[in-house]
Amino acid sequence: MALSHAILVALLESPSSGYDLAKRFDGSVGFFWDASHQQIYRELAKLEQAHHITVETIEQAGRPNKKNYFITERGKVFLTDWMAVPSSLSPLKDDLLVKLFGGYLVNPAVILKELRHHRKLHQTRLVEYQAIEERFFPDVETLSSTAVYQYLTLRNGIQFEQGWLKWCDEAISTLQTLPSLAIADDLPPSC
Amino acid sequence: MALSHAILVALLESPSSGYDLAKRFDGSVGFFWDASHQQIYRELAKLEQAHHITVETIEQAGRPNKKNYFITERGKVFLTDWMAVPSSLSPLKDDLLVKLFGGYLVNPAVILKELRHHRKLHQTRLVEYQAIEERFFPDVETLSSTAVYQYLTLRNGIQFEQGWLKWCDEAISTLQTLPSLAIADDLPPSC
DNA sequence: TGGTCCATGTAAAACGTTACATGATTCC
DNA sequence: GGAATCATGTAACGTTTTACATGGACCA
Repeated sequence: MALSHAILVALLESPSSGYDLAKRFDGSVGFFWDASHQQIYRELAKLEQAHHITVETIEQAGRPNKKNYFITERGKVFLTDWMAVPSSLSPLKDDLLVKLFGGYLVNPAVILKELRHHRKLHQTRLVEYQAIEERFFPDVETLSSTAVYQYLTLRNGIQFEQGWLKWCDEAISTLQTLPSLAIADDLPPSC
Repeated sequence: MALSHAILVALLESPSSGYDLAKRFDGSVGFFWDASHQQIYRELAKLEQAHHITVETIEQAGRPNKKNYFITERGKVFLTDWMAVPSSLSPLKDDLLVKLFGGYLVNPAVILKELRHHRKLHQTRLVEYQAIEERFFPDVETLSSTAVYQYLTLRNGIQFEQGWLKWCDEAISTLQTLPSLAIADDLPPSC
């Protein structure tokens, strides 16, 4: 249901081709909604049928023509209506937590390795977010009303990643103090 | 792919029927992996075919028989192998952030209402988590090695909800200081 | 007598993933 | 000369969601 909304919100920010959207879903919008190019093309076709978007074909020399999509008034109404309907909490699906929940099945070193790996991934993403913050939102006081909203989604990402880092540290140090680990931590990860 | 893993991890904790699993996926395991009863029944059939689980039918008087599922040695190996393969970050899909990203389309009061609503939902869940913490993990020093892992998943939930609350507060107070809100905040939510 | 709980499932539709396909251009 | 980028898509398959279906037990 909500891929359509994510696409419309992206087109609201700026008209794009399917190809451009796919790239934007790989950063920015993609930080809170993920979608592949195949999904995007399929959904664009549907949105056009529903008159939520229109196309403008851009002829290009030496490369495939571009279909540039725009949100219509009808699309905006559709979005506006949706925004007024309360959403429930988004369900989580997290592999790492499934692993952890049954972590006693394997040597603690296996789980520790995975935790350290995830800590690094979250750290990298946090740095990425902070770079965006510095580059695009250096002066919070003077943000346009459009920018405020996008800034707040970024702040959510930063908060989220900081929380992960904090938790990873807690989990790592807790697992390290497990008595069985005095030996196990030195074993190769496959054990 | 990973619904099977989530079910196996749940069965590892304790053998259950499909019905019981569905209930467990509504709390505990469900806090980090969500699944409906239809998915669970279908996946159980597959897992049985793959010999990752076995059934034991319990005859019951006056109510439908129960199929109690157990994880097999093979199922444990399957889980163990999976735990050693690094996972990537779980992709997010969050309606609220999509709404926020395009929030400038509607009156700020609409978004503020949604933020306050979400703040309440997160607050409720945090309280729920903290109740579990107090009841089942009162003494962190003396946890069994099984319990440590489940405690850490709970701690993740607590961390996560606290992060959301903090961010909601930040977002609400940022939106409240928008100049347009001096008037807009008093309008009915449908505006 | 009406609703919720127990306990299992089927069927169709929507959504998501993986693989395949094309073809020129630009970069190394 | 090979890889990546631009730009679009199709096809097959797998997963998830939504709705439907059954039927007794128990509670208010």
